[in-house]
Amino acid sequence: MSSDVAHATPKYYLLKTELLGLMAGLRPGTLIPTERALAEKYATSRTTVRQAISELVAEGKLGRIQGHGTFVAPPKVTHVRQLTSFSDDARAQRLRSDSTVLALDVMISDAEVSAHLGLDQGKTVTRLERIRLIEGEPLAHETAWLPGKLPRFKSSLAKAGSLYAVLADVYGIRIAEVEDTVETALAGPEDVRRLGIEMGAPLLVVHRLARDAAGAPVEWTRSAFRGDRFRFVSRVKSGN
Amino acid sequence: MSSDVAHATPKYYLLKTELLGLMAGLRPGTLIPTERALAEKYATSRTTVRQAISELVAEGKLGRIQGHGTFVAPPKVTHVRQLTSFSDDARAQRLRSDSTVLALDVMISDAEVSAHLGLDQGKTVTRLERIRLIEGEPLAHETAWLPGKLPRFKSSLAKAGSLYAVLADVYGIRIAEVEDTVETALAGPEDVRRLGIEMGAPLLVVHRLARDAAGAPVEWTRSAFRGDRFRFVSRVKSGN
DNA sequence: GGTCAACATTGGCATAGACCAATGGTGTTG
DNA sequence: CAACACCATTGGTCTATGCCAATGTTGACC
Repeated sequence: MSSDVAHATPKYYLLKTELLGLMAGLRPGTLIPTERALAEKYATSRTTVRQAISELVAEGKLGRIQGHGTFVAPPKVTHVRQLTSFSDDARAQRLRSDSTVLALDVMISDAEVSAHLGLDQGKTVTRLERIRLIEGEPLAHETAWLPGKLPRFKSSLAKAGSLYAVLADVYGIRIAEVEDTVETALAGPEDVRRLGIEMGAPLLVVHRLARDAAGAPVEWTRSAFRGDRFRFVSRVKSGN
Repeated sequence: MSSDVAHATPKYYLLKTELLGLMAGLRPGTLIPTERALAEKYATSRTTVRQAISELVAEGKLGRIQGHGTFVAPPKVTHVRQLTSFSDDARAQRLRSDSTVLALDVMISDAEVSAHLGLDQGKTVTRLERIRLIEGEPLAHETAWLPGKLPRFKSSLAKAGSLYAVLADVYGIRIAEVEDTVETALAGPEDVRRLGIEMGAPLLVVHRLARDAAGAPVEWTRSAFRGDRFRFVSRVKSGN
């Protein structure tokens, strides 16, 4: 059942298994031999070594820094996502969360944002673009669009920290339902710059549409999570 | 803000953009030029062309068949996942779903399965391993473990088709809550064989734990979905 | 007319080598 | 002793090339 598979298994994949064995028992952060050293040790080319290492990096099992070396990666962070906000979710798991605001402005909605928020194109929307950090590490790039212009939004957000807390406490908007769409994507130059990952790294791209009790769209968000460091959990109970 | 990015953008990434332009307007299935032809046209090496194409394949924008060529891929399938079963979800979207049973047996639970189902190790569990098809196309490999041994399970499943329908109608077990864990992974030789995808293709690996109204684990499932063809949607209403 | 063998085409894997870019250490210098 | 220039090391990108494996077509043969 598996011998014909073994026959067809390419060399770089065998090397991947070899490296996993080599990594076993090493603590996260430990440097493994250089690409050139591995190529010589396993009598192969650096190209083949790099293909093996690249996949292990994409899987979150190795990390690498140009000029420094390749090292065993820390385990994935599991993030429980419910009706709540990023910061609440993190706090519930005793994880230190933080966020950097890249942009907070009022703009005219484009076709995509309009469609999701159920607005006519050209309406005013508030945009909030942030980097999400867990334990000090950049984990996601997130852009949220909210219908209309929210008075004193910036100062409220600065004080409360959490978007959902501001919506509830300052504007009386309560999220009653969310719809998350999850898909895979590969990191481009923008993602590389913002998240400090490498080109082509797998991402979990989540689009969230949140509605209030009346079913009116309250928020539409695009989040790009690092697929190599992140695990997404959602709980659903009966009654939906 | 973006000029320094452009400066650092590697050639294979520029080529990716170039290919996206070339693909625009082409119908799914249309062959694009061969790797060797593209290498010559854009005055680069085949290696670089392959790196660009490989990422587009991983993103689900291109597909390729050895000995045949590289073609524009069909759009992703959106799959809504709720408390319901795979077949119910698909039917709700007017998609033709099907599944192939690879294994259906009774076995002794290992450490991992025991832990998730809340059993002592070495207990009897029923295993159901299937390939899930949408519109005739393999979309996921799925293995479900259920506690104990279910009488007349095979014939019931053959008749009903849906696992959840069998649980409800034959055994009176109603799923009250599910917890899904989503993460990215890369396809290995097994996945390649079972799903007809290529080595290193991104996967969405979902672990689902389903419980009944009393909170007792009813089913633990590992599903590997093709990340290039699949989009995962979950809806959550308030009250959770 | 159908069957099968041979062959050209196309993607898949791997090699060897070159140069660039980031990092970190070394040693000089103020 | 601190700051800085230099340099070796290491990963990042790219080239050029060869052979293998799957596919599909062509043409010989029955």
